[in-house]
Amino acid sequence: MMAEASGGLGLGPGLGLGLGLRERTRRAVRAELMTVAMELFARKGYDATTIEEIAAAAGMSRSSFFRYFASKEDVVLDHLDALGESLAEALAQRPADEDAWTALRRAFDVLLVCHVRDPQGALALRQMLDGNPALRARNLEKQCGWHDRLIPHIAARLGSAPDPASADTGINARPEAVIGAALACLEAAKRAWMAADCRAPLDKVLDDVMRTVRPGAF
Amino acid sequence: MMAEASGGLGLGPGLGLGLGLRERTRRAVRAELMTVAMELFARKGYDATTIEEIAAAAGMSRSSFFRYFASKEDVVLDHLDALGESLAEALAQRPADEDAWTALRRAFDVLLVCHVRDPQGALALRQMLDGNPALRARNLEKQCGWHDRLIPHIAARLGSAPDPASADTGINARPEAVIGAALACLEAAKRAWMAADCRAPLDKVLDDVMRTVRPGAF
DNA sequence: CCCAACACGGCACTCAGTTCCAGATCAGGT
DNA sequence: ACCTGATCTGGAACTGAGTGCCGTGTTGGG
Repeated sequence: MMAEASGGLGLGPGLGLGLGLRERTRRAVRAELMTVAMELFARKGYDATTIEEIAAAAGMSRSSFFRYFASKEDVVLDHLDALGESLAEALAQRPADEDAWTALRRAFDVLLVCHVRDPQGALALRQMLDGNPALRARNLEKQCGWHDRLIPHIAARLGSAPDPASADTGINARPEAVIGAALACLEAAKRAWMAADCRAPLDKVLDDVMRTVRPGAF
Repeated sequence: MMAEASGGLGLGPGLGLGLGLRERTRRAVRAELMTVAMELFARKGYDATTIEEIAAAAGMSRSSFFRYFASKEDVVLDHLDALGESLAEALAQRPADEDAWTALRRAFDVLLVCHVRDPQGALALRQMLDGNPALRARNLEKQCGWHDRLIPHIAARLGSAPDPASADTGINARPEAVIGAALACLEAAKRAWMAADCRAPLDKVLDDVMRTVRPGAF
């Protein structure tokens, strides 16, 4: 029974590098679980798919599922953390003399490639997210997590602005606001792109939107 | 037992106007339920408070609770719908010649009064929201609901912009992006204000932030 | 080669949320 | 004053998410 659990996962040898075997298999199981779950979600819908079914389809018990994901939502949203990480990284590697707004726009390119590479998949994922209130909400929350990781980079680019309100309180909300505005542009572009069935190139829509909203201070 | 349920609510006569008695009591029960729940949440924490306890404290059964609120989260977040409504209303009543950004800033005043009137309460609510991931997520989602209700007003103010991307696809993401940016400013200001223990006047922080992020197009 | 660390299944539990039911209540018209 | 249908009520039974625990089997790595 145990042999079936690990054997059914079909994890090939030769993948993974410096990490111990234990960690490697762990990641492989996670990936397998995500794949299987996504298939079920696509076929039956998110709500109609139980964790029991996902676990069974992956050849493991319900208990074990929770050793890999803390919640059902995480199976869908986990990869967003990695996306946020790469976004922060992309932003960090923009030239130092670039203004904050342009740097953000260019960093967003990292996210756009997913939509360009697999528009149908991105669309399907998006529709699934929109279909479930809790899922949609958590998705938004994850994006706010991106927010926080970008703050230091943007704060550095904005310089120590002469903020009248911050002078006496230490408050500086500007970086957060700029990032939030940029993310709002990204979100608006994605929604519009989706509403139009991916007809227009997403990067062009984003370009237009961010040109319109670009803060006058830059 | 039944008499106890309705009698324990302490709803006095003379409140409510054109609505039928049925609807009046319904609203009173909802309000009572919210008050009682908030007290329990403040005392024991959101997660540690069960629906059973809330219902009992309000003199009714668990079943009846669900006739007034679809979920535990709604007890906390329900009032946000009303807030969004008043925000849209405030925006609609701004002078027609005012630019979109300024109109949004002024409309936000409707929301700020809550924080000015009861900073401690707003702070406590905020901290409770931040303490629970699901709650925080749903809160964000509600604010996105505001988003949609503001779109028509802002679209009108922006005018039929010559959007190169919209020419061939009908896409116009600009209003959404502008609203999103403004809401991001509001959020950033609130967070900064909270992080600083309400030391700086919130409206001043918001003024500064929205001046910084104000799109150059206006 | 061994053993501590880990993964596993299974069980029992709490709680949110849904769906039924039968009985009590009440507004409004006769 | 008395129906009557709509509405509200508590209660019971159910599903599914998420948690905690335990005994057992497996294996990576020293």
